[in-house]
Amino acid sequence: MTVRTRFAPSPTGYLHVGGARTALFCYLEARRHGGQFILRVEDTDRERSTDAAVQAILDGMAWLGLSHDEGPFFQTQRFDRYRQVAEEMVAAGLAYRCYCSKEELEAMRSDQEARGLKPRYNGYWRDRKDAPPPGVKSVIRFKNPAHGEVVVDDRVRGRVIFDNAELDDLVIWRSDDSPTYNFGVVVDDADMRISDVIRGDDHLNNTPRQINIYRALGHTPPRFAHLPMILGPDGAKLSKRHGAVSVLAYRDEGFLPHALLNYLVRLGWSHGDQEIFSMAEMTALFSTDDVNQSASRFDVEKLRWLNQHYLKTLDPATIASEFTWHLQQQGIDPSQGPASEDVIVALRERVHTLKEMAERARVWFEPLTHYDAAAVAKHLTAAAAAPLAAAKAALDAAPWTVAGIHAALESAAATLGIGLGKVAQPLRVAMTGTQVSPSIDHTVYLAGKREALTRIDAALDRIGGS
RNA sequence: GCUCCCUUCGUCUAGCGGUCAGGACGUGGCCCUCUCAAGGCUAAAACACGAGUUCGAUUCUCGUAGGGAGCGCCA
Repeated sequence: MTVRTRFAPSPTGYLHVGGARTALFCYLEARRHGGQFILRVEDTDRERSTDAAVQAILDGMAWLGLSHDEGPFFQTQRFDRYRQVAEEMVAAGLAYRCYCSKEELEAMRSDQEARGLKPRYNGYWRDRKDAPPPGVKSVIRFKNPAHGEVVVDDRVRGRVIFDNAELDDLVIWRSDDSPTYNFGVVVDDADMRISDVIRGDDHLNNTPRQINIYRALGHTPPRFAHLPMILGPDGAKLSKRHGAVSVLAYRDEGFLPHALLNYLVRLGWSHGDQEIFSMAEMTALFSTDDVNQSASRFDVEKLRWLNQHYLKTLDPATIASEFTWHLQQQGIDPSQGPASEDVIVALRERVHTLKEMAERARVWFEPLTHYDAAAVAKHLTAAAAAPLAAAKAALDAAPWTVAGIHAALESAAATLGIGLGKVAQPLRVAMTGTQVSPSIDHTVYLAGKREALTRIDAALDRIGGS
């Protein structure tokens, strides 16, 4: 049987990291087995679904590179199909019309809760042959089996058994003429021949109801795998309160899509002690058998470490375009300064995100106007004049490469009989106005020869003028 | 309240009856060093609790406690 998985978000908000991990696992499972990954938008709730959210989800998936083989399908475009199935079920006696008002259901619930029972529909219209009350719009309810149990052989939870007595007759068709979630998924998963349903474990309790519907419809249920939740750093449900939850927010914060993917794949899944996975490794190694059962917390620090790992190890050319995007986000014109690849090489061991990198890169793309007072006080002193002058002379004659600059500065220091640090620190302040920057050779190199010499003169002027 | 799920260092996890309970992030220390980093070495740090099964439980079973999910004409 070919493996077919689907990611089925409801477009009521952005693609968040929990959804992204579910999508990733579905994607990997399909790829691993040479099957298909299907994207389906569950927008039956017209009140809360928005086009903007649909677009945000599509954008998020695209940014992550989780490409689907079929879809996106939209449930709102399949209403005729759901209606047809629902009507057939009524005709076949598998479902029935219920005329209870919301007030009646409300009363039923509060009464049951008062008696310490689980609130459930009591089946009032299940076998009633009365004429329906006039003027009341009906819903259609599924005739859930009253007895017996439903066994879910979940691929990550193991065998979970539910008693049918705990389940009630759920609504499958609303009075406003639209299908409900638990009905739509079953019809779709059956029609789309989904072999493996991989989703968050908040759906585990829905599974027995869905299995009963599959059976009623004469279908064999798919295999299920319920993933543990991803919680916030404090162990509470992940929400905006925890900072970024939207996948695109991570892009804006300067994370590489693969770093996020690598981070997410290790939340709930592992392959021995391995932490770093290429997409090829993920697809080759992923298995629901290795998914664990306990919820995990989202730890940005580890994500940052992974992001830096990829910044350091990827070919600079492959991240150059994302980097220049971040420069532009910060109002920096990438065309006016050093080559992006050179900047990346100089900064990638010093930052964790592309956003930080862009912030730190500004000094080489714009004129130097601000000098940190403490840096000036400490390093642009009379004692720095000679080293700076020597550096200037040496640089003027040096081939403009990182190695050439390095050699020139070393010999300038040697000639003066001082350590490189005595030259580098004043020079660093001259180049950047601060005491912190990449190694001095890179720092000078990125400024460009003309600008580097100009900045030395400016520093010399400051020393002379003070 | 009822049903279901979960429980190894602060965090992510390995473990699938006998291990000095391993790795990673983070944290501390040392080394390296032109600043900051990166890197190397190193340290501290965990089996929620109680019964049972067993020669032997982190591992299997059952309780307890704690956490989570569901109980909608939301998905």
